[in-house]
Amino acid sequence: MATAFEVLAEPNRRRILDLLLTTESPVGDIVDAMALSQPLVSKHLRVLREAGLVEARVDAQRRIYRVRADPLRAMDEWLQPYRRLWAKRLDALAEHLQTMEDDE
Amino acid sequence: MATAFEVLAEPNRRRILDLLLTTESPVGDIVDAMALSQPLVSKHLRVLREAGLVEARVDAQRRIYRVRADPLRAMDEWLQPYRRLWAKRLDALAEHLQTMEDDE
DNA sequence: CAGGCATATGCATCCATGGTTATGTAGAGC
DNA sequence: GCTCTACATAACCATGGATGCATATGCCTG
Repeated sequence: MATAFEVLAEPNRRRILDLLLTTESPVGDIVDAMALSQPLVSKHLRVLREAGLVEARVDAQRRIYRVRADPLRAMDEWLQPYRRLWAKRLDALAEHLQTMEDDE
Repeated sequence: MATAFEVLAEPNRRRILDLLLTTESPVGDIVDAMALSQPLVSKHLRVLREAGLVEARVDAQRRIYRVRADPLRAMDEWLQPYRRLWAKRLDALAEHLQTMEDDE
């Protein structure tokens, strides 16, 4: 199964997730917001679903999609050690700028 | 320019970054660790470089690469609102564990 | 010159994305 | 029961891009 990294490399899928972050919504609303064909949106939703990033609830003829953030935790954990790096860089910002000046 | 999302969709590039997280290193070391051809590694390094995720320092005939985490901040910020979603679940879990303790 | 690396070229392959069209299916409403 | 809505899915096509391989070359520096 695809990792969150691979699935979210696609800008449209990130947009879909961002949409669902505000409100859970049926496929039709997503289609309207994305300006993509319904089959294509369903295709993206399927990829997101199979990666566990969204889940669907049945409401009459509609499927209401909402975010499932669990797979993002793996991404977050991968990110963890790097987070310290930019924290360090903030501390050394003045020094870094000085170095850049010296390079010129 | 490619976003960190797109660049890091590639497993080998994530591995390279993880390697450089431990120690900055010349290309040769990366080639050995990755079991990929030198041109291919250089190609990946170029993609990482153009995304600002690594930077090279010249040391004699060698180029020492190291991580630059700055572009990961954008990824981290995108992740931010989703973090609360699993935080909610964590809160629920903590509460649950507390309940279990209380039961003892 | 030899070592270390970037870059180019050419090639094969595969996958992803997008489009369209059609069909299946489940429920809503008449 | 019939039709409409909402969606999933399939099948096709076209295209672009990514990855990998191999080979060659250029460049810089010890």
